[in-house]
Amino acid sequence: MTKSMAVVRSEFIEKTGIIAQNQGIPRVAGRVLGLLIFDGEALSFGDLARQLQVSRGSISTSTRLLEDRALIKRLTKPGERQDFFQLAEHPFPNMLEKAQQELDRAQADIQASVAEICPNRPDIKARVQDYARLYASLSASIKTARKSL
Amino acid sequence: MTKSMAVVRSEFIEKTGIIAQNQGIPRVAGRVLGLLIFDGEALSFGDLARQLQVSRGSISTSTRLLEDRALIKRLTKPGERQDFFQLAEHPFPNMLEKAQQELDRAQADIQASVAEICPNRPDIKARVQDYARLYASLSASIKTARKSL
DNA sequence: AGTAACGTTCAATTCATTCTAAACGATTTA
DNA sequence: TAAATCGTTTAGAATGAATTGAACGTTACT
Repeated sequence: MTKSMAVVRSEFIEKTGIIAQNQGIPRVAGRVLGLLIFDGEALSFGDLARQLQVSRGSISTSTRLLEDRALIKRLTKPGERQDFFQLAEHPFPNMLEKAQQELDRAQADIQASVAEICPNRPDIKARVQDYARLYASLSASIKTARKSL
Repeated sequence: MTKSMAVVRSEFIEKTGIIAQNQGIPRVAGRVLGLLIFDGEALSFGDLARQLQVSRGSISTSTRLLEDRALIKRLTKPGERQDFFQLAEHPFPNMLEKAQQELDRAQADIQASVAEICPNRPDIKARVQDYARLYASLSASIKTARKSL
């Protein structure tokens, strides 16, 4: 038994909501993204609220969040009062860029601590430095992944 | 004016708490990890509770979480009733392993959707497949980072 | 002008998670 | 044997984030 397209679509959208949530992004934002990935075409503000069954307030904050991260694009159509939204051109590299920034910030925070550890405790310094290196490596590897997309 | 070691230590521990929280790990667990990174030596269960000023319950759940992820090791000392904890040997690669597993799960979830999309909608399939590829790339690049530590 | 529809904002609510504190069984010490 | 200490568990409180819903200013129709 093969699922109907509608069911596959709905389940996919829910998955993207959960995944987003696991990454610290509001669930509704993830669902908006999933909907736009699946449908491809531009959808109106009202459509998003209707299809996802959430308040217009949620759509407003979610779309702004996704816009900020360059994952979606806001469009206006002549003769149309509503805003429209569709996937950005290269959404996934943009996602990684944001993740990388957060790692860089963590790395910088730890590095600041490293600099403050007095030199006659080289063992402490080494361990904290290793911890900083973790985030540096992660950031670097994400940069690599970004290019491969 | 250079900060005292005690202040540097305390600030570092708070930073690790915040960073952990940003990654979806409870703050106390992050602080336990930070304390063990900084001090290096094995600390007793009671010491952790006392120094971090949190309940024993929190220490219990935090240490178990960190143990599960192979970031710390539980030790028992002959003639000592308390459990002791210290950093695992290669804590940071282990951290990445866990992160990678989560990415793999996300990738698998999305891939399952891809498989269910009917073939006469190749455009949809392609977009969702691209999304799955994002997590595949990330996982692969983290695997690389893991080796570099 | 007046009405309607739009997107945004913000206070209030809901929801999930984290943490505490007390109770518990197990083990050690007196 | 009694009392103390250990780590765990759990119910409940505290905290923090996400979502709603109403109010708002703006713009477009009639």
